[in-house]
Amino acid sequence: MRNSLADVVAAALRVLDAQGLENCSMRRVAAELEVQPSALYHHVADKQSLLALMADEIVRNGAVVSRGPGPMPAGASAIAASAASAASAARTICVRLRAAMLAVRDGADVVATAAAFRLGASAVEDRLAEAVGRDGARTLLLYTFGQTQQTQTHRQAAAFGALVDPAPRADAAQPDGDPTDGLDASFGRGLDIILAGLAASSEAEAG
Amino acid sequence: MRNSLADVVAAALRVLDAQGLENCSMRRVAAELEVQPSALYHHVADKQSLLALMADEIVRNGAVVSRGPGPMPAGASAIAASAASAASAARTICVRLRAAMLAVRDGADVVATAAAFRLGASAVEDRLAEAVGRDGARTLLLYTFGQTQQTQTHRQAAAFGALVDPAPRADAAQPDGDPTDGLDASFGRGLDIILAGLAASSEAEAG
DNA sequence: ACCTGAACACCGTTCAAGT
DNA sequence: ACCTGAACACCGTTCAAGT
Repeated sequence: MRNSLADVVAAALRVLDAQGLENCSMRRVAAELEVQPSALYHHVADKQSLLALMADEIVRNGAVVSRGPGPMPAGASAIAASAASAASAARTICVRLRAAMLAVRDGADVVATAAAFRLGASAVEDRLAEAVGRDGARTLLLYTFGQTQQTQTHRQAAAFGALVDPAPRADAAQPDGDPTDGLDASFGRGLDIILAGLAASSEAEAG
Repeated sequence: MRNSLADVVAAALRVLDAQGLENCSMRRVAAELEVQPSALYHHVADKQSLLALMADEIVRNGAVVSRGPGPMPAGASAIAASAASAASAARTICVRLRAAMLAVRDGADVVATAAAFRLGASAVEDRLAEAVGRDGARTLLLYTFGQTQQTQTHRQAAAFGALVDPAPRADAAQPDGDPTDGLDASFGRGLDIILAGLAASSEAEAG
């Protein structure tokens, strides 16, 4: 036995992190394993399947799916208190998911693209739905994907800019409204907006 | 004079709509214009620039940027009424943007990717920000992109499935929780959640 | 079960040269 | 200003064949 599927996924993630999604070709992954490109097709049906496996691994490394305090209490008692704890559970999941995606180069793109084919069937969405319902889970997840892709793109552009122009002037720090990593804070505020909306909806429902 | 930049962008959009993003290569766009691939580089620096121009065109076709009733009143009077109209203005923009992206094959991918490089500098975001502020605009936009990509991916998968298995059984209509175009309704509910959150935040601010 | 070697039908981009 | 022709360094995927 030479390489396992797990070896292939691990090699692919190494290539992704080192070279970026654009350069994460089947041929390069094969080279990373010191194997012919055609050998990969013994482990994986096509490139898309490999990307899906990579996405799973990225999310799993974030431990986003690790169990919390168990399923939410289903009874109607103490709605306010349990709503607050549901919101904070949901918040934690989103923050962790974002961190996991940011941890590997182009991670947000990989996860968001792979997730598109299976939303409604992911463990993360299930855990979120326990806390805030199906619509809330979807809204939070889509926002988290989008904002994280955004953040990652900006960071890479900034890193590239730093290479291109390694002498930034002090007075040009924030050219147009957006501090370079206002994006982290902005994520939190967006999350708060959505969670506030969810709270408002469920209050309305509970009358 | 043979082809203009506008001709190139138009041809690219024809190819995109007919063949999808995956097959929208420089070489195919050139073929659509009956020109050598290298000719495109007279009009456009590289493929990415062309995609950005295509994204602009897609959004513009949705008339998302057409002016509304003018900038919001800045005074603090009649907050409740103007907040409601701001929310409905924002809602309209998001719904139109979504429709514009859905109108061309893979439109959401093209727009979302191009937008990633310029968020904070787009006309759509500016118009949204007038209605609901910077954080609200970003949150709405990211959600709209994500949800629309989702919708488009599912539709294409469904269309493909229909080709593969053209005899769907009546009792298999909704295999797992999600009606095929619950996605349209789901979009509206997510929007409502975010708008409710924005209303809650601005009430809190206004004391 | 896992891999090689060779091939097929593609890519984006550059560059000298034409009109 | 706009285009051709040829080239360079790549792609994903298939398939017969080896061990």
